[in-house]
Amino acid sequence: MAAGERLPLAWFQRPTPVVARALIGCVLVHGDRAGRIVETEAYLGPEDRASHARFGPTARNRVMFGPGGVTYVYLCYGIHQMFNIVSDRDGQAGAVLVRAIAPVAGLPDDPPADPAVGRGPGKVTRALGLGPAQHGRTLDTDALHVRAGRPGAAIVTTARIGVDYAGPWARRRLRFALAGHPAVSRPR
DNA sequence: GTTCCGATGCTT
DNA sequence: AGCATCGGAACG
Repeated sequence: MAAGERLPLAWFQRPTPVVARALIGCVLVHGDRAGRIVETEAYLGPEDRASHARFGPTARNRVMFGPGGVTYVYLCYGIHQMFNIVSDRDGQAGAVLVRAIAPVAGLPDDPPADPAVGRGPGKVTRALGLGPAQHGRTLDTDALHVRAGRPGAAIVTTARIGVDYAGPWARRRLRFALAGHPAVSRPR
């Protein structure tokens, strides 16, 4: 898949950790705003004690159990919108949280882009204008889609952030980030 | 540098 | 009650 091409829905319908890693370097486009994805986390099915899918399908997480390529947006801590991309095949729950983006276009301060604008999942949605209206939509429209990045970038994997309650699952290396990128949030 | 905490509202 | 957060204040 050449850099810049729009990813087809089938691209997302692969195992969640594969999708989470492959999304690093890709560009998320929402209307006239866009950001290069530099940090993601994979959330798996009911077996993953850190995943919203751990309680089975509910009103909130229902789309996680459907086919990949659909958005999953929810409110966290009463304040922040979280933007996820559903992954894996229909019936196999999974989603990828977009935790950080590097500004590409249309962000609040254009060229001398401040990396902090897209650092952290709550900042991602603020920067791109993503919210409840974008929940449950397929990522195959002009208004909302993902474009392929260049393969071969150096990617680091770590434990996921903020899921210490999840026992052994908290230690799984399901967070992916562009090595050393200034927009990547927090630790190593 | 660290740790703590309030804001704020939906989910289980 | 418990969060897949953030920014600011307080403290070493």
